[in-house]
Amino acid sequence: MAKGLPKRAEDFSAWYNELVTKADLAEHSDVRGCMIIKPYGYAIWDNMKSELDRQFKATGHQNAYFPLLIPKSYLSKEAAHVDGFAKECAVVTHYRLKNGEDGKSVVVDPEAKLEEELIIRPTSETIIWNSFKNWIQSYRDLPLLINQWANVMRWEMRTRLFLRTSEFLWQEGHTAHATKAEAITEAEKMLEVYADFAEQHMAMPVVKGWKTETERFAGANETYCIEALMQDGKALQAGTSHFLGQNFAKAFDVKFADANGKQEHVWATSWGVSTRLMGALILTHSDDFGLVLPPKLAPIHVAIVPIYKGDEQLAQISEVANKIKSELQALGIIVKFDDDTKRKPGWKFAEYEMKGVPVRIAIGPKDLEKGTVEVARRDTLEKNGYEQEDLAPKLKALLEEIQENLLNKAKSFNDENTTTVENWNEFKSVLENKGGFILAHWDGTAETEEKIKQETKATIRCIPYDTIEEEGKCVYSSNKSTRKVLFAKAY
RNA sequence: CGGGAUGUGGCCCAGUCCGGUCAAGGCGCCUGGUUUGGGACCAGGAGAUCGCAGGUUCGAAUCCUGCCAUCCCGACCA
Repeated sequence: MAKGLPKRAEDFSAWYNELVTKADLAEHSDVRGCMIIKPYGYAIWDNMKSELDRQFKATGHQNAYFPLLIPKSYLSKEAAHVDGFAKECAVVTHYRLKNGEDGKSVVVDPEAKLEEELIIRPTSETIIWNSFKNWIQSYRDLPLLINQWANVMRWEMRTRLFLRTSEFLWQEGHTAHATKAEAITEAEKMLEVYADFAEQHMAMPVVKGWKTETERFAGANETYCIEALMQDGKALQAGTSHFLGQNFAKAFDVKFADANGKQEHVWATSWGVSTRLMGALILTHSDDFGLVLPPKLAPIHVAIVPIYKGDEQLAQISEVANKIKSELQALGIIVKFDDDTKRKPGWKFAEYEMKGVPVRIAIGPKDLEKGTVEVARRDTLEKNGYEQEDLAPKLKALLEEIQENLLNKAKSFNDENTTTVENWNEFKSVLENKGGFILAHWDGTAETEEKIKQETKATIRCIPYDTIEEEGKCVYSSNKSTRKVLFAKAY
């Protein structure tokens, strides 16, 4: 592996950074904190996006688009919200440039100062609710179920490709409901959509739960989240869904007339996932040879590499390869036959491994004789001979098996790296030596949460749905606790 | 915004302390040929105002001043 990656065991962080660039997913731009998503990386995002979009529509949502720029005054209408985002907003102050005095440069024209500054959206609640005010008059207008695919900008101090960039792509759902119960149901339903997508398509198991009050979204009454465990034992928040109560309805004065003609504020939710999911996908499955992609999200399912001497042999192999290709395509499998004569097979093998292509087929002169092909699967790196006869259905089944295997592997990793602890020493020792998720009793106070964070850098990732109500003692304060919560160091 | 580091062809980087055939090497790229069952080899070729702006000097990638950008460690976050 002369041109390979740093090993995960030696430098996990360097491994991740180099993998992202070497697998041709993204690169740094000249703009601080902003990335360029390259075609191969965008193809994966596109696949995520299509599936999520399909599920949003299947659950009754419609797409719409709102402006990138938000008047500054809007942001301040919801107090908690502005507190949460103020420190990381980019601000547009002018609308014109002019030539500099040296004649070569351009400078901001001081005459062109905006009356009211515009904020580049860090999230769109405010500008969307300003519109919802006009869209909602009656209970007949509800529920209003809107989703937006957009870019947003948060001026982060430290960035990492996909995991945290200043500008990122995401979807944000914004819904309005007549009742509190209905809004809560919506927020919970969308979290289920996210969890299902993570498991079934990304092959990434997640823990569903509630955020603690301190970790809640700015302006939310309740934040639901999915938390995923990465290979290095750190947690990653993969998606959030918020019950916003009537906070935004009150801030933007969004009322509706109920069936009795009585004016009520509407109940709201918002929910989102971002290109951070790309980071989650990479950190969940990839290995020291490169990216590993679940078939359901891979831009290429099968790569065919010919091994040949001379044009004549290549022509013979191409005939077999193209036949296999069309048989696979007939089953909906995306195939690339790589007959590039400039690259040697070894180079191609390494390349498709780096890019995470789930299945690779090699066809050489020996295979022509025997009527076979060599099939290599990316997830286990196993190679096996297959008969050319009836290959397509077997590979279709293999792709399904790979998808399943990746999920199972990730599930066992999660299980092995989720530890229940009973006391503070154990907590610290597990965190330091093993990492991963830690289930422990917590007294429910923000003070304890903060102290644990300061002493160990571990935060409460969520209060999982599936921990039981039980009598217990807080792992830190020894005060009374009613259930275990999920701790981890997080991205 | 504090602490540390870096900036040299598309990429990785040597050279900076001690100014003077010094703009080196590797990868990649282009051309031709030989190759092809795990990242091929040979030959030739193109490509750099040494981050930017001043200054010192006969002479600056190298010394001085200012600026800019990026990366790492903190506080902030999906």
